[in-house]
Amino acid sequence: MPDMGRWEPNARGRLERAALELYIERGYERTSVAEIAERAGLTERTFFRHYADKREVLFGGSSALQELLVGTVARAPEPATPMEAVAAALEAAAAVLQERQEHARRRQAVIAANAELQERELIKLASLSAALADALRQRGVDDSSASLAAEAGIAVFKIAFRRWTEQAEQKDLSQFIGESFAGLKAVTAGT
Amino acid sequence: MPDMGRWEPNARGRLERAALELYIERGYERTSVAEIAERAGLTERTFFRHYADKREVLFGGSSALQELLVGTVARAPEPATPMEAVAAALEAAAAVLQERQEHARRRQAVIAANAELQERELIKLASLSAALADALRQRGVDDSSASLAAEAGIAVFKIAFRRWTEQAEQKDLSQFIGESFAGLKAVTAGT
DNA sequence: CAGCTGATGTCAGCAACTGTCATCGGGTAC
DNA sequence: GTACCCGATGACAGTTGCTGACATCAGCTG
Repeated sequence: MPDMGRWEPNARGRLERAALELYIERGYERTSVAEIAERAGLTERTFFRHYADKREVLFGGSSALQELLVGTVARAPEPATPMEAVAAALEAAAAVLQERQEHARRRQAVIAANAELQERELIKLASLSAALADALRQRGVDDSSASLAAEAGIAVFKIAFRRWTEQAEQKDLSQFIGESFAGLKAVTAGT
Repeated sequence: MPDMGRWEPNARGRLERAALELYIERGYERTSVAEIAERAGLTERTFFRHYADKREVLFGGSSALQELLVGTVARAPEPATPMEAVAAALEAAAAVLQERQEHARRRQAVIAANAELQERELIKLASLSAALADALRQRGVDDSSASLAAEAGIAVFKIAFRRWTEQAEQKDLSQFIGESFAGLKAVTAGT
């Protein structure tokens, strides 16, 4: 791809695509930022203007996901319990992810192969949890319940998402989330 | 501390102590590995022989904690439910941490001030969760329940631990864990 | 006392990331 | 239409985390 020109549009999109391709082709560790930038028709310095580090380029969508979760909790009907509001938010996220399933699988395979990327994913999930808890408090839920419902919801999501990406069949993420919620309820009931 | 000599004992202990001191004094980011090594009477290269990276030096005790959790789950009485086994494990961990409370507080303040360290802590907690789930499966718990009980337990621990380190009074970590378990049960019940 | 072994020191080097300044393209004012 | 302005990019030097390769040293073993 010679000479993309300095002002080609969608620099971020090109960087994200180039990075995912290279991480799949040669692995995360054996890919240098200079290579990503080159494939995107940009320089290394410009990469770091768009993304704080080499990991972040795989998580461009996480802020949108966070907004979706927070918005769904905020707009949950009044009588909903904290866990119901969280469940609704996860269902909304599941619907979005269900679309780009193949992209999600590829991306997850890259993350599963590298510890640094797993760390970044975990802190993104922690950020989602914190945002969910905030949204719940906004609804008048007490501090402790808000944190617990948010953490429990994210735990459910983690497990459901893993099963979804690892499955051979074609069950919906939404189903896995439902099953995991039921499992959590069962496991916490008899304590 | 001039000329510690090449063969002073307890190199790891000296490195951990020096690192924590410097992270407190000047912050994690403004501390170089060379400085840590110097204060410990060693070289930078030797630091990296003991710890994989600059973060890991703060997490030397995590493998012992993991063994404690796994061992407690394994030795839990036969009729214990998954969550009861997990709760017993967390209580055992709490007893250990309750001892070095001041050290835990200092350490946590450093971690709270830096995102890289938070990432590392999160992956350590994820590792604890995976180990707990394994120990539960060893007891015959089904896959899904094992993962869910482990994740829920770690979520409870995270929240209890945070409250414990932030409190002004002197309530025991064990109490916070009990309260958080009760809160989780309440929040998951009415879904 | 000679040799072996494991821990440490020394040195060179790569890649991630940052600060600084120059440069360019596209829009705006007049 | 020309001059100007501004945000995005390039160019380049520098720091630091981290690694590989080889030398060196203390203590043990025979």
